[in-house]
Amino acid sequence: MSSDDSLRAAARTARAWPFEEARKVVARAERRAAAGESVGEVLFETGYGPSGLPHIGTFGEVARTTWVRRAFELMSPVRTRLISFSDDMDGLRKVPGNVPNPEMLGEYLGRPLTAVPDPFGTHASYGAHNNARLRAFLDRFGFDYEFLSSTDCYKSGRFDTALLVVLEHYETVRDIVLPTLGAERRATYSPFLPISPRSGVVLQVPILEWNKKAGTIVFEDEGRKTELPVTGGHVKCQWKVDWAMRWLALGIDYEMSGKDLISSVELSTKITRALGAAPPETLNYELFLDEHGQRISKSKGNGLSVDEWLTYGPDESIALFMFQKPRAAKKLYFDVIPKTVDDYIALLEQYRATDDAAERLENPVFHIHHGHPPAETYPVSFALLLTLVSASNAHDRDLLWGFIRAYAPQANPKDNPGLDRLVGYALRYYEDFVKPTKRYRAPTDKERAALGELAAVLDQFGDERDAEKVQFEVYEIGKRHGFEPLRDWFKALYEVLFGQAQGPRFGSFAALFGCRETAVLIRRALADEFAGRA
RNA sequence: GGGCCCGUAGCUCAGCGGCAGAGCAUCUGACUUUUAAUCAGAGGGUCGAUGGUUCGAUCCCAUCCGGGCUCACCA
Repeated sequence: MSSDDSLRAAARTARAWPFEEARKVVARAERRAAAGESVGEVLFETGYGPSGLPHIGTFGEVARTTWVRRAFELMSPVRTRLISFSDDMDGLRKVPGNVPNPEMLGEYLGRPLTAVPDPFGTHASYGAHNNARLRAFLDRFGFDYEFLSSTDCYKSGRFDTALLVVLEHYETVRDIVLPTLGAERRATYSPFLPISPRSGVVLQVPILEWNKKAGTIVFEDEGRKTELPVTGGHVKCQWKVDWAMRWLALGIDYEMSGKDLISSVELSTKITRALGAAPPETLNYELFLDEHGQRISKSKGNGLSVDEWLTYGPDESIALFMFQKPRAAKKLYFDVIPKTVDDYIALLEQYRATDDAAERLENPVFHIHHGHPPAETYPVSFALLLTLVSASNAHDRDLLWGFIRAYAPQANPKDNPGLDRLVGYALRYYEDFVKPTKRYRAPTDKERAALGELAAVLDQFGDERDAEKVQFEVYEIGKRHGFEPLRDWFKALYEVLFGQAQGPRFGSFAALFGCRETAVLIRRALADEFAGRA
């Protein structure tokens, strides 16, 4: 049996959630085939609302859907595609707080996002602008997807057939949705939202007539009875119907969504069945919470953004976070980054420790790297790097690597590129979290004398790299100047030179940092270059 | 009110049929001249409660109790 065959065999019984999901899709494809359809491909969809920018949830949804897609490909020879669908014909409901030209946007309320000028002035419309941001975001991670614009689909006629099917089932669809609405909305509800030929606004108005033969609807617009074809982009579907219509038109086999959309999924599923189609397989994932258990929302600015995560941890770590337990509410805040990075490292090692295909398929790193986890090793953990960087005052790559070699002599940036990247993240952590807490103080006269002598001795050492030799002299100078207890001498070194009450073993630091360089550092402190500085 | 998730060591969580685990925190020791780091070790749990299934339940099922989120306007 080839390794491919054994992978396929193992995939059929694998328990990792992407396989559980993929089996649902396999079963759906089999049902389609049994019904006489020729199943040439299977379609995965992720949705995007372009009234906002892509965020960590967008990343999670596309990443997770991709894992299901890859799992499916291990079980089935059927081709797959991932559609990233932008609901850009949706009306602009309110002016977002974080864009230029808000007063201009205010004049376009209610218009389709693709009919609103781009407040940034870089694209044909606000919708197009945000679509571009979405694509750049997805491309940044190398996702394989096919972008689809709702506006394009409507206007090009791609949705026409499905729109006529909705019209054909107008009453049924309406009656499915009506009971779920409040009294007020019920009065004006229509599965179709016409776009006013006069104002360009997506209208939420009662539909007076629907003509199945003509393929049109009639409604009142600015006091005049108006008739429009449901096809060709003149009319948009109300969103839950829109979702169902889209599933039908595109033939979507799988789509996941957040748990806030559970009732929408149920409704869209019913509508799809009413339209005579089989709804896709779905999964509800949990929303993310901040460290206090509150839902993350961009307006509140709580939790972590993708950019924030990627400032302190690599792509693999955020991917791992998304992989783990999609159905459990997870707290997403700074402290989870180091833990997730180290979990990733541990899983990578576990992966390499086994040849067993079945075992490997259960490992998140298999999915994160689409079946090809890297071969590299991480001789020290990220947690250790973070502690090291703050305890050792290692503020550049070479110095930090020097300390790393004290723990893992064989480690180096060339053979451990992943670790070298972690070094970069650790240094950024130092800059952002350690450095701001530093409080340098001026040395006392007694300390000045001792420091001056230490600088002179270090100059004599020159290129000395023996940490113990240096440490011995540091100790001798402390004794000679009558520090009692001696720890006060070391404490003074840290407070004056590093702005911290604690630090690395001083001899080790000087040996790595360079004795001459350390002497320079001391002289700068003696010249009061640091004191008082934060 | 409907739905969903979670109650496991002081904290954050993993485990999800076969002798209760990790990280952090705590304590002890080592690195024979500071501290931090590092290393070795220790303590610490009726696995929310009650029933059921099973030779066996933290795990599966039912009920209950707690905590939280979400939908009930729009997408």
